[in-house]
Amino acid sequence: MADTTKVRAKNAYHHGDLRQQLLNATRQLVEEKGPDGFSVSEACRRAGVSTAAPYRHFSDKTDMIAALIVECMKEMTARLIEAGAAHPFGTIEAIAAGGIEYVHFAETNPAMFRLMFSENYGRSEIEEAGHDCYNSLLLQVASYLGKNEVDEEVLRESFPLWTFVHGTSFLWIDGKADFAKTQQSVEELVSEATRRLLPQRSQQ
Amino acid sequence: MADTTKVRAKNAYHHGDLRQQLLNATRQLVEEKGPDGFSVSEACRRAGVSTAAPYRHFSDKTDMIAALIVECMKEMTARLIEAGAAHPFGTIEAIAAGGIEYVHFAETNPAMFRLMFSENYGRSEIEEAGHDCYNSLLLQVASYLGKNEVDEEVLRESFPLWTFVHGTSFLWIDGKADFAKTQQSVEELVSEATRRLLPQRSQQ
DNA sequence: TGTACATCAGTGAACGCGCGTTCACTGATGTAC
DNA sequence: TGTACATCAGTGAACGCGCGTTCACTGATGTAC
Repeated sequence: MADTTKVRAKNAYHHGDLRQQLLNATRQLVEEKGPDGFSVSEACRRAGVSTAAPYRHFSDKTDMIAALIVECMKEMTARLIEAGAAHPFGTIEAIAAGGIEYVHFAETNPAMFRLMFSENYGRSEIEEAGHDCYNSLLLQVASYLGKNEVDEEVLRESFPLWTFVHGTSFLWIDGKADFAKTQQSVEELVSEATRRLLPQRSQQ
Repeated sequence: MADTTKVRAKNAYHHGDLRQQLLNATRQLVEEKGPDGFSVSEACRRAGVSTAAPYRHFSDKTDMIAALIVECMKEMTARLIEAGAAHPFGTIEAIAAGGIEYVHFAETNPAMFRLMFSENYGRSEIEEAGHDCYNSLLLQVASYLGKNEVDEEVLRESFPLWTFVHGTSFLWIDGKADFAKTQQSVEELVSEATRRLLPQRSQQ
């Protein structure tokens, strides 16, 4: 009994997890109210904490969003790598699977996806997280092209693939796919485009 | 003299152009401060008018942005058609030229471009303007495929092209092209992708 | 093990700010006779 | 052409609101002796 009370008190006061809880609340808020529907005050209300509390963990509002963006970027990277890993490394299937997962992430977190690509506030952490993410594609494409390093050709062949799934993501979450009356699924669309965009490989 | 004063007075009071001036001010504001940096108050300040004035022309803030989005959509459509018209109708060159112009529009009006594709507030006018725009591509692709109507195949072959230039636009205005270290120009990127994405045509 | 004290992570009240919108108003314009 | 009047398109003051941030504070925790 005494113990339980102690733990509760601990949780309520120095719960040590407020930073993460604020990020969670913010993320929830963003998804509910759109990329700009977020406010520090509302996030505090959701986390059950005074509006001054976040300033123990973040220097200001921008710092809070930036931290959230980095978190999502890392989550996305992990998902892309995992999706690609379901197929032999460096195959069209692996590359397409990453692209499909990219669109799925956007579908699942539309407002966060927009936020991630709206501004990076000049934050190097966000840029780094972005590079890590893109790198998962570059390595697959390098392997597909039979190279063991990322050279100019790898960069040139990879960018259109990114561009394509990025555009698909935005149009998809905008509801423009219905708009365009395409009957295809994301899977078909991305697989087919990946096949067409990549140069033929002489020998499988 | 008396005349000049009269004209000035007329301009200052019932100038009959306030609606357009407010849209211009808003557009300027959006480009300066980002898709959400816009406020009715600031637009009024720029147009040299009281904050109550807009309510003679728009029912509310949303109505104002929606009108602006429609205006930009139409401008974009005109530009795409014009760009395509520099080449024989229904050729890869015409299609690519439209795509390149799409990216150029985004480059020139990055914040408006984001706004145009962020939400349509359930406005049918915006959706219609969007359809008109997309239609300029559909007609070119139909012609490329040797058809005189927009059927399922035309839709299927067009959507990836839109997707691609849409993604290119976003990555470009995000500065992600430098990020991806591609040396290619928009022109090269879009032309090459258009060629790869479209099915080969048996006979020119 | 017990005590003193520094530090840490919250509270809650307050602030100034710019916003969207409303209101009663007023002066200019267009129209009917 | 002149006059009376309805309408139109503005003004400017005011409102309530939620926001981001600061402040002095307080209670819980960890540590040294």
